[in-house]
Amino acid sequence: MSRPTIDDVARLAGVSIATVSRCLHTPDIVAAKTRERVLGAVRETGYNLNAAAQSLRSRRANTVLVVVPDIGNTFFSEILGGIEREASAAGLTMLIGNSGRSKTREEVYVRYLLNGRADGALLLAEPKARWSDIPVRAEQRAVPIVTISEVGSDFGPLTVSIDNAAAAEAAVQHLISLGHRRIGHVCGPENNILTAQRLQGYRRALDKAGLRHRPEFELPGSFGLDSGRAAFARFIKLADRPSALFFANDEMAMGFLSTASAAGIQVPRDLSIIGFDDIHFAQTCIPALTTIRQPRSEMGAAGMRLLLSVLAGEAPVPVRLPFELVVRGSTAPP
Amino acid sequence: MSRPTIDDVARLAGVSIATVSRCLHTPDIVAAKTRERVLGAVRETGYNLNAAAQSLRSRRANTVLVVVPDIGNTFFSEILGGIEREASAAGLTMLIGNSGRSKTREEVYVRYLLNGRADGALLLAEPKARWSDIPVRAEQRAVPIVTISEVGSDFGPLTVSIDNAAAAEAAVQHLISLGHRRIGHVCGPENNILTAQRLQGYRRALDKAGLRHRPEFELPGSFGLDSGRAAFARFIKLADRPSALFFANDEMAMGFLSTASAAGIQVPRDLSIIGFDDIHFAQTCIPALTTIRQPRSEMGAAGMRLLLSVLAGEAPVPVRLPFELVVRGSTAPP
DNA sequence: GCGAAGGATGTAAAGGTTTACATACGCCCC
DNA sequence: GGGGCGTATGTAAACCTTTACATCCTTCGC
Repeated sequence: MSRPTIDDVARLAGVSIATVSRCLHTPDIVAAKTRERVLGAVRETGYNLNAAAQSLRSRRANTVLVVVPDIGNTFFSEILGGIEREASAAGLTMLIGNSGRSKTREEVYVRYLLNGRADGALLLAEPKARWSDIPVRAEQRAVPIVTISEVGSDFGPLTVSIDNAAAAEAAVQHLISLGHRRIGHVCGPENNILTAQRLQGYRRALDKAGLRHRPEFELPGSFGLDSGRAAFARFIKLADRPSALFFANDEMAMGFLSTASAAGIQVPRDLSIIGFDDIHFAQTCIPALTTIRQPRSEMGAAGMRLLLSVLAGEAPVPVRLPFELVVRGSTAPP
Repeated sequence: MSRPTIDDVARLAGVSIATVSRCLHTPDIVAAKTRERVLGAVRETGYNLNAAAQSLRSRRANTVLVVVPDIGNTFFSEILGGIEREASAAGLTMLIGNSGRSKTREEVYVRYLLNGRADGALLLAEPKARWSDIPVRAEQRAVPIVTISEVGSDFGPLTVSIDNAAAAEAAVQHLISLGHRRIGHVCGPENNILTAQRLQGYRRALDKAGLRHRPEFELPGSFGLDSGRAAFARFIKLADRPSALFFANDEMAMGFLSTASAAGIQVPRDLSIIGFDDIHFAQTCIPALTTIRQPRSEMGAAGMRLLLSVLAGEAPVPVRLPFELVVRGSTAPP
């Protein structure tokens, strides 16, 4: 036996399919007695709306696309959690695309918007593909594309971010206030907007404290554990070592810390370390990691709400969320 | 201007819509010259298939539903990565549902299968809702539901798992072979199938070594960092402490380890610790965590392949993947 | 008692594909 | 030259809803 359709329900309840549809969407405009009869028939037949037919007719997929650079990474998965919460509260379905930061893969997902599979998108990384080509206002029907976290200054109003430069500055300022004068920075990957913003904040803090920039103190990195370990290898070779390091994210800090520890360097006695993000496991380091907290779950939720507001026809307002310095055990006076 | 439809393409190319459709799906049965003309028209108009119409007509959503207990948790997000890889290779779209292990939330997702939004499902947790109610073979069209990781012995052939009891046994056996005789276990959450299986493996290893069970050495837990910390509080109060602990997962082990460390207990000198899962951050502990590796990404990929094979009409074969003991620094002779 | 108004329901079209079946055409062979 | 076959394309129905518009009925005011 095939799945019941709206016709089966209508027949059983002795009404037209229009009435069935109304019972499901605008129950208050149908007479109470009829409504009961119809809903009874719905239960009896085990009827479920066909999503494809509904979306074809109503021109709404009730789905949002989320493009993640790396779905296996905690940082993003916590943002996803926030998105999911709001989406499911709004009755929307969440379609996930893993882009691996590749333009080609991203283009596949652009298509999801073009073929109506999703009503809007949330990008968790700097867009690489030409999302701008999407006919945003075809027939008054906006297809909002919200960027979360990796946001440049020219990204327009559909963005959710923290002030990365200010946050980095606060991190370095914390080290300075502890008395550090030789402060290094382990950067994020090249050509990443966050890398640039955090580096800028680092330099600004040095400037404000009248400390000079030392290019050899700016170590390359790429946000992974490995690059934290690699940074240690470079660090240990420096003739005149920094007394404190600011990492562009926690994962690198943790990679560095475990290697340093194994090599006999004691944190924070020999070296202070501060990370960025406050990921779940930052508190399990030994010592626990001082870091900048990004409200990841809230960032996801805010992005979803922003998208919903645009879908509802409201004018978008960019969201900027607060960061927070979380002082734990990995920083101390030199 | 509205989105181009298949009619627009047909008109521009001077053919019928049937031919356009054929060019897109079975290009080899249309004359080369016609095909070129049509594909040219597709490019020129910027045409994209309407997903809803296609899925309505073809009765296929080209989408798979993935139900996760906690999308923000690394353990699951790495499985998701494996699923995504295979799904996108097969041209399928991935719909994500976060169940929070709640039956009610899960029921929402059951509906996704009933209303045709997805062609099959992958469950990353022991099912709570009545997935079995889904008319699996309506009109020959199977709706496969594959369970990954949290698999009981009566779950049928649509499963991907490791042998949790054997893995737990191997972990404890490792401790025994190092010379430990007083070995404790920090359990997973109650009513979880993995908890039972790992506990069973723990006990079996003791039995085989002729060591007696000591109920006070079986500490309660719930897979979270906090419960690892709580386990430490209980551990430290024990009159006769174990010399080694087997944790039902890495996260608890890490919570325990950082607390223990802060309290001056040295691992592995004072206490050996072994975890389960080999999550990404297990290697950053100090000392690095000895653990059992589960091939999470591969588990996700295998689940997706299993689902695809059923969709292709093949008979399903349950997948059992190998685990691996990863010896690092947190275990040593007593 | 009649007309108007308003509430409840029905009718039918439209949304954009896929695909079974029909048609048209060219070609070969007897 | 006609029957038959194979290839390329067209026609039209079906997939299942939503919704504008039409219809019918009840109620109310005068």
